[in-house]
Amino acid sequence: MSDQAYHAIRDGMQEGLFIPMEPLVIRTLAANYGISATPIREALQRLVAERLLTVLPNRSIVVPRMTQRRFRELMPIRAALEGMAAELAVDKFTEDEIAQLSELTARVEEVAKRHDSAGYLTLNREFHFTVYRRANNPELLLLINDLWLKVGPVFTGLFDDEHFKHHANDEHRNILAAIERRDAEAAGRFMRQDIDIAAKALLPLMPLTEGA
Amino acid sequence: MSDQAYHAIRDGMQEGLFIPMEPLVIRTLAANYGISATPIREALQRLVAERLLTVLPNRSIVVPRMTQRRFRELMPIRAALEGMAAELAVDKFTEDEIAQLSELTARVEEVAKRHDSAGYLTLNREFHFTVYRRANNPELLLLINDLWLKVGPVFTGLFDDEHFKHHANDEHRNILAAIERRDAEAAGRFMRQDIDIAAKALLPLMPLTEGA
DNA sequence: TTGGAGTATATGATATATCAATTAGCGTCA
DNA sequence: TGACGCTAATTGATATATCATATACTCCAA
Repeated sequence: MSDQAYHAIRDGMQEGLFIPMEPLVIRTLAANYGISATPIREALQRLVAERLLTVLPNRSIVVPRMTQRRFRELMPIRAALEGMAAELAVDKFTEDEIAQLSELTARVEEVAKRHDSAGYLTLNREFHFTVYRRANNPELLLLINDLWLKVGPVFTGLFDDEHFKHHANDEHRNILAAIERRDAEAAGRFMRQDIDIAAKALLPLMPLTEGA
Repeated sequence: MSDQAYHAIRDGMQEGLFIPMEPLVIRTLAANYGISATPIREALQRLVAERLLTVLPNRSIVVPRMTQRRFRELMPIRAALEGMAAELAVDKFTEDEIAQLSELTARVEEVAKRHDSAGYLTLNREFHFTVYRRANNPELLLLINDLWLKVGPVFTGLFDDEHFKHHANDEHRNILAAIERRDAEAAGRFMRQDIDIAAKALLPLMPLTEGA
């Protein structure tokens, strides 16, 4: 029950169903999901523990609005961890898996050309996590997933950026090529570049700090 | 209430009060702490969400035994994040703060010479977090703290290693010196070395995997 | 008009009862 | 002796009631 509530609320957050900084009211959510307050409360507390939700001083629980300040804190972390995952993954890809990644990259190219934002987000995530999974470090994968849950909701703005929309698959191609030639250093570098470029596209969409 | 339970249980874990893989029974803990089951359950769920506790298939909640496998997954993460924190911190230390870090390093030296394991663990943590805090990236600090909570219980074995006990403060001195001469690259490198050396001392103390 | 006091209402936190699932213990049989 | 079935006890999960805290609203005085 509380697992179901957890996943429903978390997925709703990723889809932007909850307005940042507006309280999530336990009794309302319980009524909406047709269960008692207890598993709702537990699901919310769990999301708070994961730092996906924030408790305000008046005890209300909100989806935190992503700020440039916080985003700038998270980016070097992502670059470090996801860059490292790409490096670790390179030698672990089989030829079959590389072929699959190549096919996936081509699909990303298609949705990117069409400026299909939703399709891009889905396949972008699939591309990245295919690489990170191959690093074969479950703890690292969990951490990276945590980070994506935190920044995920702002990704929807990627195609608002003129530069990004025309270069949305460039780094993926570079990462793929580095993996093909087993160049771990380059794979890590292009992964970090991908994160950096996306960050530049996204930052203007956010308030500077929480007061803004 | 549930905050108090949370901190009591979490601190108890760091002190080794709970036997790895033995169930934490909600009703028993509630009786011990003199409160009802609800905040205990919430505290446990919170610690599960933070991956400090594990839910087994039979629904019981346990302190996971640290294994070499998991530890080896966590170490490169720590090296990447804590190394980066050290690099970021270097230019941010004031002269006063460097003097204080130098004094702290001298205190670590004293407890290390005496092979005072408990004293060392306290001051070692203080040394590390003084540096990481100075990186001025709250998200990074939270993540590093998460990692320390996960590996913290096995640190108690550091002085079991003959090599480590005689070199326990070497890297701290190197890190301090790098900070003094504002050499970010070296600070990061010595921080990673510190983590690597400690890992080598600790790994033999753990079972290989969960079944062992 | 603004600020303060008092009351009602809403909301989070906790206690308790009950339900759901798992384990322990016992007896029987091959 | 080991496996199976049954029942009782234990333990986690959920519902509901109640308590504690915060907010909204109204009224009155300066």
